[in-house]
Amino acid sequence: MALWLLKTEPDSFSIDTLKQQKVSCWEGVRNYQARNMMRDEMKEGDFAFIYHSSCKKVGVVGVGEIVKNAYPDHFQFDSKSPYFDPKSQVDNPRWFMVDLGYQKHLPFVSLARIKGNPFFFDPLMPLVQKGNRLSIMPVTQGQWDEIIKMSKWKE
DNA sequence: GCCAACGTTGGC
DNA sequence: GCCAACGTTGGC
Repeated sequence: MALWLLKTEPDSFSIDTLKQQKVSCWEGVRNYQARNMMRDEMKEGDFAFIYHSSCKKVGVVGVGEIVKNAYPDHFQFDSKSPYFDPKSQVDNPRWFMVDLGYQKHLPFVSLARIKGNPFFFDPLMPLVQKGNRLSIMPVTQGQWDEIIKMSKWKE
């Protein structure tokens, strides 16, 4: 079983939306590095931190579970979708998505707190790297446990 | 809203 | 295949 961190912009899709829907497809990944990890390594039964980005409260907000392995993201063929990719062909899709199930909310762990914890700098977690734009990244067991631990601390 | 960092595109 | 220009991401 692998562990992941998935970024989402809560203004368009938040952990609360996921909770309501229980399961949602994770569409719109349009970065090759992220796609490759999702398509080739992410598997049903893996867990993922849900992370809110580009918003007022940036950080880890909860946990989800991969409930379906990667399959073609149909929004790439929908000319009305912001995720439309005119260069992608139906018989050779370029972009993929997984299905994510809601597991639980966590007490908020801000990016600022994560950056303030030396644990995440050796080895370096991509999340704390300046300029990192990966929307999907692997998380080690140690990093996972540390963030869970931090969610139980008082701020 | 600013801007640094990074990915993508396209001319050559 | 290089690299400048451009677009996007995302923290602050």
